Amino acid sequence: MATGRTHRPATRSRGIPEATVARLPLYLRALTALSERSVPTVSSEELAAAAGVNSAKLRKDFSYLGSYGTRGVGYDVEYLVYQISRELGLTQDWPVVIVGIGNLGAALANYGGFASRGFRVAALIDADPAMAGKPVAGIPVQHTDELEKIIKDNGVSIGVIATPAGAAQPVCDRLVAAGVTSILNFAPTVLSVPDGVDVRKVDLSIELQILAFHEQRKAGEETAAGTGALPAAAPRGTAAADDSTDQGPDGDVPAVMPA
Amino acid sequence: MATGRTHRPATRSRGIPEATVARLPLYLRALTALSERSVPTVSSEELAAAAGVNSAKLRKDFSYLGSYGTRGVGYDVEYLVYQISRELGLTQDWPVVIVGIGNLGAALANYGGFASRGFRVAALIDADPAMAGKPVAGIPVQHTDELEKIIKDNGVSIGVIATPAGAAQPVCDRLVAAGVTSILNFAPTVLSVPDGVDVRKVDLSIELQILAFHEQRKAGEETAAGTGALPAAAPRGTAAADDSTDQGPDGDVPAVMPA
DNA sequence: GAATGTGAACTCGTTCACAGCC
DNA sequence: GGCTGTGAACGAGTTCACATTC
Repeated sequence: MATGRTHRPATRSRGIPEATVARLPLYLRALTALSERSVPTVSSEELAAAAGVNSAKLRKDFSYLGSYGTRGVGYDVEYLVYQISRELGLTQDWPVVIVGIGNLGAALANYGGFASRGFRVAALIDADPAMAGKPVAGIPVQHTDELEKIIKDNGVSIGVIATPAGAAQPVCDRLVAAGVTSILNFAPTVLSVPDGVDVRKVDLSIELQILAFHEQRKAGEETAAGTGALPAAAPRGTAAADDSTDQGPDGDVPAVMPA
Repeated sequence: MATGRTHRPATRSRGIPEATVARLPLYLRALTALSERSVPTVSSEELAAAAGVNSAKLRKDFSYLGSYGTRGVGYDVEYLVYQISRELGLTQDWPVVIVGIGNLGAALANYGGFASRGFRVAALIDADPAMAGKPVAGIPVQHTDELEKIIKDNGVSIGVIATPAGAAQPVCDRLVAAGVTSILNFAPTVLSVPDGVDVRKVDLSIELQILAFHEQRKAGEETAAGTGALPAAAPRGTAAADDSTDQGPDGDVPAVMPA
């Protein structure tokens, strides 16, 4: 997905593959759980199972970070938690703003997984004046007018967009203009941003559509399947399928589009 | 010298690459927008721009579906909308249940992107008896006890899990036992499912962590941990942890523990 | 002339298998 | 003996570039 033109030689610094980066949070979560149970060490095999990947991949991933394991023994849980956290930048505190406090925005504001990992919801922003001042997840909602000031006062570099599709691009533009350089977009629309700004998107309906595709496949080889017709017919056979891409949680991230 | 685990004869001719499947919904959305504006045809170039991919990739993707374009002209919008919808299985009606009607579950229930694409929320299910009967998005919440009955009566094959992490696996097991074969998991946990069941996961905090990784990288690139010369992007907490060295923290691990 | 469709080259990611160390 | 770390083989996905068709 070429980030713009030939700007950066890409792999310049210590290039950790993007696929590996996307799995680090997964490992971190599994490790955190082990840490809470005071497990001192894990083998790649055990940790891989807990994270839902295979062990060769995990070892390869860790090898990009350095040699943090001990042969014959495994990995020290606490140490690895720290190393991965540091690599991901979670030893810092990241102030985040959420724009668009509808159902989804509120869900995000309440989501515990943020605070526990170095993210701090610095502000909630909504365009509806009626929302202003109302507390959501204990944080008073502020009006969009304040957006630029909030970003600057709090040194916010990460913004979350949970607005309706139509509002997303303008909001995005304002966030970027105010200094935000990373955006997590929940609105079902393609955002365009200048070079140097990262966008990740999460699209709820896309995920369902991908499931539907596979579900349809499973439902049997309905050859014709033509124009219309086909009454939804509860497909619940045990079509044990051949098409196993491994099992379980495929290491597939919901699409990235750095721009 | 067989490699050992040859499951199936390479790729079936019908096999559409997973990466392509993941982009079809993107194309579909762009096409739907064009369709609403009554645009009759698009070139791969235009459509690619609207979907946020490059045109070579788009053409390659479409080539897996068949030859639906016209050289020298482009693609017929309506026709392509139909073909992609059919390929994704969206010409059918997919009843879906959402389990866990907290903030997120409610957001999902209200999300318009589902209904508009062949997904119908057949039921909302929650473990809290106090929720039972309360309407969310116009649909009365039902108690978990009813889960199996609901799945069977409605022929549901796709389930959405929006419960807390601890409840996810048991709910998953029940869904699968009742006949669900595709699961969209929002709970921050790895689900294990039998062969033949697809799981996709959406993890909000993982996405943020990936952004943090890149954000940290940007900050280290510009200034060498200098005088906070960054635009507005200077995160809190002093950039002590630059990735220049990976010296062992020998004992004092700055635990980044969740609450 | 214009734009699709696609082999071929290339890049990225995964898996294998085993050397190296505890 | 057990487990990590990693080069090498393999496979998936992307990009190139051009023959092909309208």
